[in-house]
Amino acid sequence: MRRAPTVLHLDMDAFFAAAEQAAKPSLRGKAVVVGGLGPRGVVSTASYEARSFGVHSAMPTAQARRLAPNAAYLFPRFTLYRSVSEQVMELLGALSPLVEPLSLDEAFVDLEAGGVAFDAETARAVGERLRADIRARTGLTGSVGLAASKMLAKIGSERAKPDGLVLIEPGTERELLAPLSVRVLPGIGPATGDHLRRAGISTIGEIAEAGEDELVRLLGKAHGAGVYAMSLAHDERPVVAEREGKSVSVEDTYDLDIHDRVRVRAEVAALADRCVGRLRASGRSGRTVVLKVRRYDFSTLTRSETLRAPTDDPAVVREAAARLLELVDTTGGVRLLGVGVSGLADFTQEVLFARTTAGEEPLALAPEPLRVTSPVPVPSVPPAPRWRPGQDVVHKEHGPGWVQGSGLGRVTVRFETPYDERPGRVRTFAVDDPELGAGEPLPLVRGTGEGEVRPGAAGVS
DNA sequence: TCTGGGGTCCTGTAACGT
DNA sequence: TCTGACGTTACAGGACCC
Repeated sequence: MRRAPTVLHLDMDAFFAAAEQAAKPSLRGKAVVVGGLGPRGVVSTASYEARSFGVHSAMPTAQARRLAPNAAYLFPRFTLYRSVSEQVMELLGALSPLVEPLSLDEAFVDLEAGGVAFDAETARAVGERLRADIRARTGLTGSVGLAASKMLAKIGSERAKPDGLVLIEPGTERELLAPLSVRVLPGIGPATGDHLRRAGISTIGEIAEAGEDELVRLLGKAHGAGVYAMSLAHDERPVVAEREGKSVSVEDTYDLDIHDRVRVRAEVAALADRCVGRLRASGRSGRTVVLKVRRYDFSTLTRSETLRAPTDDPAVVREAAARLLELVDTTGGVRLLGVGVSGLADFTQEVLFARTTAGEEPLALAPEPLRVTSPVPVPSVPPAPRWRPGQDVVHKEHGPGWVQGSGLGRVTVRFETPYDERPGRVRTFAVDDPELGAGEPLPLVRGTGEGEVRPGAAGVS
């Protein structure tokens, strides 16, 4: 273990919801819930105002609506979150070459490797300046944890929330951990938490007292030893930059269970195509195709097939997924279907073609039984609703705004931008109003977007 | 009330090669 | 040829994370 608190964990506060509040002045200080809005949606992020009603991440949206009927319910806008995330990661990159992003809104930074901090004082100063920079650059707040290890830095940022900084002094770790719930430790979720509780262990101190042998007996070798080490604040995991993805998958939960086998096949084919689209976009190919089926009763099963060679051919993945589907019984209905590819390799089909067209042998990598591709039934994809709550729009006359709601052939738009001090005006249009079109997210802070053209920028007058 | 979507890692079992 | 030890893969499921 290092002796100085030079691992930094950054966690943006209520990230998606805070970004929406920054983008939409009328929502500032209000309960905002971002997530799936369909009958089977769940909450991704709730603003702190919404949390005061008991709404939290992973809660079914239907339940959230009962708790906070007057909150704003918005679809996630990942393009916006990604661009804000890039700005934040850029600030982290300026601190150290060792930055490990965990998600769009969270990352570890090794401050020692960056040479920017070597003791508690300097680390704290770096953390506070980072928080100020993030606020200036993005308009959002983030919480920082500083400690001698990843686990403790993360616990620190959790305790710092919202909009704070907590530094855990080396030497104080064990007494800090002892009274905390076992659920605080990474890797202890609901199932393991219950398991330990039934064994009479509910705090981290009790894990430490129980001893390693007991933990291994309860949780198995790898998990038990890991959890025991964590309870003693032993965490040597290094901050690791750029980890390559190991799988790519796509899944859909349907508003209503699908019973029609023909429709199930069509959906699986469409998912396979989407999955390959993402695979290709990442410039990779994969060898194992996985089909996931969640049935009407929420029982989930997966079937997989490993090909002779990696592929990024949509027909090959589609056919493998179709074969796998024939192994599963879907009578009773399915609520979710998914298709994934793992065993990723770093080359694409294009590279192979390039070699063959250059006159070389195709490396015996011809993808699996290249049978004649049976025509894929055209998937009966229900037309996506044109206007989704939260979506950016532009009106020829009124300018940029966002969809508040739609229905009965009408769409209600609020015209405001992140730079307005006050809520904007609301207007209602026919859903097919020709003056109204989809818009792009605006940077939350003027002039900080990465190269996108902003209204009023050069040349537009 | 009824449970998303994108992942990672671990475990137990079976199959297979040496 | 049979048996066993052992390592590696493939596969299915489950826990966990954000």
